[in-house]
Amino acid sequence: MSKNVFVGMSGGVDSSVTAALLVKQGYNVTGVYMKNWSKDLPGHHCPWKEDYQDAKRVAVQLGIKFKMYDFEKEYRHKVVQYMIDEYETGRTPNPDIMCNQEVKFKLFLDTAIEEGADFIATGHYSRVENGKLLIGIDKNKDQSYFLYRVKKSALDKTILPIGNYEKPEIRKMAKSMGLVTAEKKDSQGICFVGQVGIKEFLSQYVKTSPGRIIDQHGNDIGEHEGALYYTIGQRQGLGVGGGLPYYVVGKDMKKNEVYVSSDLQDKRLWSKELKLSNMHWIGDKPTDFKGMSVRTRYRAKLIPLESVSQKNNKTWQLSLRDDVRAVTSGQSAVIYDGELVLGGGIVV
RNA sequence: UGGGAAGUCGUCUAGUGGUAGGACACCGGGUUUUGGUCCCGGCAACAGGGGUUCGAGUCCCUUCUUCCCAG
Repeated sequence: MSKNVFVGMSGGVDSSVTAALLVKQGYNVTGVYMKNWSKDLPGHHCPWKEDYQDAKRVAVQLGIKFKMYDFEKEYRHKVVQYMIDEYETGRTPNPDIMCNQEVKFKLFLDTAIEEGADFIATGHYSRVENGKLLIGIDKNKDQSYFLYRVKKSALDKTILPIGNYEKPEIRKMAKSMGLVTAEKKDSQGICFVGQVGIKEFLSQYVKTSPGRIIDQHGNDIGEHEGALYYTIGQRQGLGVGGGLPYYVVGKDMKKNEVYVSSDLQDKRLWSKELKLSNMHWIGDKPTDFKGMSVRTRYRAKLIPLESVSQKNNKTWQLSLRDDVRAVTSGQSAVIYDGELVLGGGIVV
């Protein structure tokens, strides 16, 4: 009796090939389109219907069962609301990490299991081996960063088939199998919501007012549209020109002020020490961090850790070997031991 | 409105007689399952009016505007 696998199919190439590989491997595969967002936003059409149809077409091509799970309500609560709340307090959240934690590897998993699945699968470029999360073979596409908050119990039920391949191979396989999504452009932007600018998205849900932009000398150099829209390291969107580019180096939500600097060496732009909260370890809490490293954003290079210490129940402190640019509160720092993802936390 | 200085793309600025270049911003594209970064391309100016000159952003006159020092 072959095992039942429910594959999250987004209508993109990666999840299409994921499903195809599982079929080849002899699993009894069911494709599932998760409908997490369907609302159009000003100037942007939500592509959920097209994506759904692409996923469905691939399912038909592969001859697998196909269904849709409607998680809109939960996604709105667990992901979108979280995102809005974080921005309102001045942080810069990573909604896709929350989406994986709460929706794909919890809600989807639970629902699938309830409906008879033995495993779930997704099109992430990462690997699961013996309940451990590893980076993808394609180091350039490795998406383990987005998965560090997934529980071990969920990983035990998870298959990530394309983590063993390089992206170009996936494209090639899709083409040779004649999948309709073979040439489809990779999706970007907030998971499910589409390539809506974050500002346009947030502006639908929060109210903001203009405030001052202050440079490194304390000069008022312009007006912004609301401090919450800006994030550390940001250059575009300030509307302030002249000479060198300005980067956001800080903000004060109470005063509604955004601080910028045209000095790339500005201390506020670089961090060697990170304070993390909401730590999550996939396996046991590590006791020794020798030789381990940390990643502070997707696709960024790993920085060796000098030391890691737990300050109290909530806070951990990491010392890095090198300075990292634009570490931002609300973003995630993920700790790696070579290819192994140990866990991580949210930057305070 | 007394004296001085200055007015070049939205902004900062190069260019002191031969038909205006760069940077930033902005717009578009590329990279990217977060924000952001980064890469490529594009848009765009000589404050107005007179002169001198074969030819003026560059010299002269004038108007306007701004800044500084004096009030």
